[in-house]
Amino acid sequence: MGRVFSQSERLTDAMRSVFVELLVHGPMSRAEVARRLALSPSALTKVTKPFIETGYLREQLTGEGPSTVGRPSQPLQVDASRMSFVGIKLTADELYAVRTDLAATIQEETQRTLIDHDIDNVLGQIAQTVADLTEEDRPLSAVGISLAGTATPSDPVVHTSPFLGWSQLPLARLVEEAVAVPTVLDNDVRALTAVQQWFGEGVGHSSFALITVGAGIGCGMVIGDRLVTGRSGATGLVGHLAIDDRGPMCEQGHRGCARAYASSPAIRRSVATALDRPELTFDDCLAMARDETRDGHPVARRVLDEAGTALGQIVATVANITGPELVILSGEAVHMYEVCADAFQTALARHTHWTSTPVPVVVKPFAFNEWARGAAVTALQHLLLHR
Amino acid sequence: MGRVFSQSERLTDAMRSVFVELLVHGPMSRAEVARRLALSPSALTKVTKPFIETGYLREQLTGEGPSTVGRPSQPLQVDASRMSFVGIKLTADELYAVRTDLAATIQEETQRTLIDHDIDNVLGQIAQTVADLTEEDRPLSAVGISLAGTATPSDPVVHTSPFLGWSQLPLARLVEEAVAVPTVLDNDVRALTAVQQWFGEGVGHSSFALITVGAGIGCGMVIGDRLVTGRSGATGLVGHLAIDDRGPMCEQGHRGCARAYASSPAIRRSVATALDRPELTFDDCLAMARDETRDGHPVARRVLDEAGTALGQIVATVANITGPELVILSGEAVHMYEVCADAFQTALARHTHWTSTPVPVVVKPFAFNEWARGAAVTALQHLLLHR
DNA sequence: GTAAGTTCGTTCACTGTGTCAAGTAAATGA
DNA sequence: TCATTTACTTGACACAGTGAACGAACTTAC
Repeated sequence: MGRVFSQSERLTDAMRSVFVELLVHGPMSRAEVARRLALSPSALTKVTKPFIETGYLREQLTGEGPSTVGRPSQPLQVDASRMSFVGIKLTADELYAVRTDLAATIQEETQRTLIDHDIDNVLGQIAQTVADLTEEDRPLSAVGISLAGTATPSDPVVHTSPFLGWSQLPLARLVEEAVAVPTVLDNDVRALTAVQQWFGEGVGHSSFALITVGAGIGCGMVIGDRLVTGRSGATGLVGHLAIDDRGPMCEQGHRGCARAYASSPAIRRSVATALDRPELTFDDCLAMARDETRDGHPVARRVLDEAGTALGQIVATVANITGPELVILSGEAVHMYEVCADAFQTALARHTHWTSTPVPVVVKPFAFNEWARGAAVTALQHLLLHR
Repeated sequence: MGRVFSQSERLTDAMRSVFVELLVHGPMSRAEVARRLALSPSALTKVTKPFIETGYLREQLTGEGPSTVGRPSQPLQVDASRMSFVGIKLTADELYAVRTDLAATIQEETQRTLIDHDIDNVLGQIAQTVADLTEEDRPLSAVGISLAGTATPSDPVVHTSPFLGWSQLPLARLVEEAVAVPTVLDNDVRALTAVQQWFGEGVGHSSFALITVGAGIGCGMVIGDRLVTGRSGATGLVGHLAIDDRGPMCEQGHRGCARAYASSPAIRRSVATALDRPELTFDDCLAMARDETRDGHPVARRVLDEAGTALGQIVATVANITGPELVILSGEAVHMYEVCADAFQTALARHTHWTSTPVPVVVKPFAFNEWARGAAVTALQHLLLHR
């Protein structure tokens, strides 16, 4: 009992892939799994047995499915409650955390304001958060931490974090020592991409790109069923893509830079400045652009059209270069999409290479705890794939 | 004898990976291969034996290497002459072909002008070319065909070829029937990328991008040791990347388009038009820009600076998005690099995301038969990996 | 209501790939 | 000379996954 995922017992390739297949592609009969993974039926009996004995897999009550010929199948389902993960997203001044089960469903969440950026204090706050989220009788399987920057699970060191003021900090190891649970560190956008890959819109696609809009613009990619991790963790750096050379300017002094057009602070600033109304919020701007009575306020309308155009060009550029099956649009500010959909689609079509059809785009609503959930999924993936 | 690569005997994973390791990473001792592939030493004795017996691997005379402690190693080398491949590159009016050995060394080459685009005639010319290149006593192992477009080895159909006027043509199957040798079809840029991956600058890198300049601008990518094949074969479409919105125009009506700045016909046209000298060739333009006596002809100088700037921006964009370890610059017109290196490097640095360092760039001189060689390597890779 | 057909899942003997442990080979260095 | 180091080989063995035969549980045809 309980020895299947213990560190002593090593999973075979077949066991791992069968379990992941069932976790990601929902309840499925042994026969179905065997077909999808090109395994023999007998292998499935053998491989699933220990999982069922230890409770990680359960045989579903035979569903009242559409009756077919032959013996009805016996769907297998992962018991998501058998494991818990904590995911933590670090920002400059906050710490967002969630506890999820094996299916990445959020069970509990917290938030904490960082006292300061002193490492020991942050470690203390992380340890406290993990302790608070851990249930009495159910030990954590792994902890995931995500932040902006170039960390990767294989090089779990914060090399330089401008906003936290750290450099060369082996954060994963320090947290692991503090909480005594295996800990994985990864870039925040890549963590979000992992969520989409296993539990979101990316399921069933061997390649897709995730574009996030919010305080900045991010991009994560899955190519050939694998999450892309570039040279020293640097991938998807679309935030400063040159849209034109006359537009608004970003903090780095780039004229017509993507984030100067399409990030939520830039949008807010453009409208507020043009109207000399510094109190306007981002959502105010969206409301003004949406305003039906006069076809939208002209300033907000223009700014959002330009934002949509920039986003469309970003998506087209990423799609032209990497050729994903799908692009997922998400992030704290995705709800701006409905206000600039026309401009977006026009720009997407315009910048898509003429020999291709525009890539399918899915808009994925964003909840504020998705970042932390991403960290949890990173931990989960790491545990299931690399242990 | 000779049964190792016969279609009846299937290679095990270990055999395949050992053979490819030795082919790609040069002569190596068994012990070294074992370490690199995480296999046991005994596995290497066992796996190597049939290859040596059949002559695909040879034990090298113990090299006079720097003497070390312990028993000297016995380097193993692939006998490249044991297999032959024919690679064919199709363009609108020519057919370029080479025969290579297992190490992708060109043994013989031909060129043929296409009579017309009638499929039977083209098939006839291909069959004749293959027959001409085949040696009496050494049968071909595979034939590779490459052309511009969206074909891939897994979907070996020419869906639409604007310049050849074909659509939905199962070219690989037809050629295979005509020449009675396994045939692989792939996109031309991806084929070139395959050459770099196994026999060029990409060796030893798990990710890199290849940017080609010539009649157009192409881009092939290896990510996580795998050649990227996008949605229906469409990847690396950087030719129409928007550089600015005021520059020269391409055939698709894009202002400031990458190929309107940096393709060799566009460069030639810009200089020729500005000077009203239609007879100027591309190489004339390079010579004028290089002209030491007056720091280069001002028109040619300016056009090439702008071309270099565009190229730098393309490379930076690709690198920002996919994060390759290396970028290889090649194509029929790469020799223009030396004339615009400064502008290129400036633009590369300028457009590289500020959190990264510019990606290392290698310039790879190009011979006209590299395209056909690429086709041969595609066939070779397919034979070794997917059989 | 029975038989035939179909698909799902299990059992058990077996194949075959790669490992482990032990031993041999060939050099250096003291 | 002998210890030490590294390379390679050999043969017994472990064990993951397969194949074939079989039992289970349903639908459909007559």
